[in-house]
Amino acid sequence: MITKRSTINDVARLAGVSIKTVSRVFNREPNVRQSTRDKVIAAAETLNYRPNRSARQLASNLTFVIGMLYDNPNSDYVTEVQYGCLQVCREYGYNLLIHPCQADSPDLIDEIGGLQHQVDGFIVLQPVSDDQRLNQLLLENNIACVRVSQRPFEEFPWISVGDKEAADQMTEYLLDLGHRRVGFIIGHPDHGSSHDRLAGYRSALKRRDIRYDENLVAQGRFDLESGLSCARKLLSSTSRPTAIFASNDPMAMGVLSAAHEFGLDVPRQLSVAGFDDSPLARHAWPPLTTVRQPITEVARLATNVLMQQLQGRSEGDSNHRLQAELVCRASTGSPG
Amino acid sequence: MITKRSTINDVARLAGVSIKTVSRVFNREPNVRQSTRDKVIAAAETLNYRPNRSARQLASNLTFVIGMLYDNPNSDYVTEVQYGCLQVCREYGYNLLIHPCQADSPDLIDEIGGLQHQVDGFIVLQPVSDDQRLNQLLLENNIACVRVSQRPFEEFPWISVGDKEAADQMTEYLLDLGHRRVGFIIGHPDHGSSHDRLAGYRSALKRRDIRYDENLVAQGRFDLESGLSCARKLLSSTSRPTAIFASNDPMAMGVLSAAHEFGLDVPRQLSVAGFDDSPLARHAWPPLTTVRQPITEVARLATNVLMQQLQGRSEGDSNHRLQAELVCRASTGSPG
DNA sequence: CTGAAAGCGCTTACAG
DNA sequence: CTGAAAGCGCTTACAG
Repeated sequence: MITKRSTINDVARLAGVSIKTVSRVFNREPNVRQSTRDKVIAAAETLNYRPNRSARQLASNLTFVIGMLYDNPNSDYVTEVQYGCLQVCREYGYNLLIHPCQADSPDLIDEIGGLQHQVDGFIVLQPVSDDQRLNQLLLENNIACVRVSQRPFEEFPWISVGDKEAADQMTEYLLDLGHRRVGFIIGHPDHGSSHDRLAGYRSALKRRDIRYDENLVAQGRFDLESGLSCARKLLSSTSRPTAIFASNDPMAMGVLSAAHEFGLDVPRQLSVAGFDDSPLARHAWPPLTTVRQPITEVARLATNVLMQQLQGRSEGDSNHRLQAELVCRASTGSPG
Repeated sequence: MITKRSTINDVARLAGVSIKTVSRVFNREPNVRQSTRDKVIAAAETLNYRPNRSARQLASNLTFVIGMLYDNPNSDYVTEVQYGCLQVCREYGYNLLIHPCQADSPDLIDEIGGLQHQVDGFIVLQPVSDDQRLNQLLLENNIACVRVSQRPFEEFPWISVGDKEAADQMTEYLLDLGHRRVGFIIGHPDHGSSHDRLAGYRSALKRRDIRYDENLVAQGRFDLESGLSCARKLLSSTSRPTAIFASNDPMAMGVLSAAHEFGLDVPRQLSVAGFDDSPLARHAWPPLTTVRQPITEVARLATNVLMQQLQGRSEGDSNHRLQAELVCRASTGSPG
């Protein structure tokens, strides 16, 4: 049953035109008479013609594929970014090649260098987007890319999220509930977001004239286990916090576990807040107060910007900052 | 700084051989004298040569890409499968094209039909792998694929997991703890796994001479919300179960929520078990007793089988059944 | 063990 | 608005 696939020549012959005209129709180029266009389309349908990508790629020196570079492969964050990216890719007839990698790996550069001819451009997620060697490589080889990052790099388009503002709001919300000793767990030090979230925490305290107390702050690594150990440390101190704001949801889940260990009722004896609004947060008990990032929007935006770059239309601004929003659930309340 | 990419012709010229010889070296074909091979490799390194995929694809009629078809795009399951699949893809120099789709969508067939020339083969996950129209399409067009499914289809290679055995073991474990009224929440009816897990539950009951009681069984859909409403129903009955076994972890999380609502202590007043050992399970409070599926192994195996198909080596068995294992945590205990 | 020729199915640059 | 020619960088089939 394997019928040979029809080619541009078959269509041209059947429609009685040159292959160039068929090419024009399929690439939506102007300057084709409507009647000619119709003939071509009819012939293509009869033959069930689909352009051969490999041939198109070879001739045009384009791949019609974009690559997505990221670290943390098993996170909900990445899954959601993929999803949004894929939506836009399909609109443009592009495919997505996913490439998990380690930001600190010594052969990252070789690896990506080898990938550069397989894609037309990259979407680079944190923290890979903050790897300076990689950025340098992309710059020197003039590779199209959009960075999702909290920090700019040269003239590259980048998408960021207002992490600082959101962390500031969350801290203020906890203060408004009446908390005076608000603990904070910092995220992985390699992520720009970690610094921005800490900065938001500090700015809210400062505005409310509350002293920044190092004993209320612990350094985590974005995983549940680090959240658990940080919480144990904070809760063991003589003047324990009445609320703990963790820089992401998995760490906040760790705080919840620690609260159980210490026999503390959440939120009566300890309020807990996270960041990201991952599925975890909604499923926790009690459901987690957290910050919702517009992840799908970040992904769609990044992909759209890249597509416009690739089509030579860098019209409009290619830098965007999106805002996150508070999601208040049952894990936070007034102290005592 | 954009230096022109070197081609097979450049390498051939520098090495003083024909392009065919260069091609042989890069495709690891036999029958090349070692000294010739060395010359070619040296020349290629000097020029930093990398074969152009598009050209190779056009000439060989291969894409060196495999497609992954799946529904449930945002699940931990899919993320983990991607990960394992990617590992094997890299070993073979293949890329992965991910294609989420809806198993019941009317234009699924057109969609996949259009994709078939962009990949050399497919890995198809449940429940898409059980869509008969799709399987028929793959069969008729002689498209290479490996199905991850609980049911065979014609001669297609398939990978399955011993869901029934695992569900049987879990049920037996609960019975051994002393439970006599074990509730069960069925998964989404479109998944073969749902039926196998139910069958395992029933077989364990039967072996232990415990009557199958319809009032202890509810129909879920694999999401947390359905688990919650099923649990509410089961817990409202006059003779409520002392343990509930949900067909996956999100639904078990729903059962935990329901237990909180009903003021039931887990596991003292209600034991709860799930299935899949997703990250959720470990992070729940109390941590969930569940079944660990060898997901990464399933993915690696499926990809390896596909690669061997593509290389014409269908030697060895291309059907595999993997076993799952019980993971006992704090959410289960003896009744009362 | 090695090579010369043809061809994969498109697009690019040019001509009219 | 349309087309003839050349070429993209490889592999295939054949020859020696």
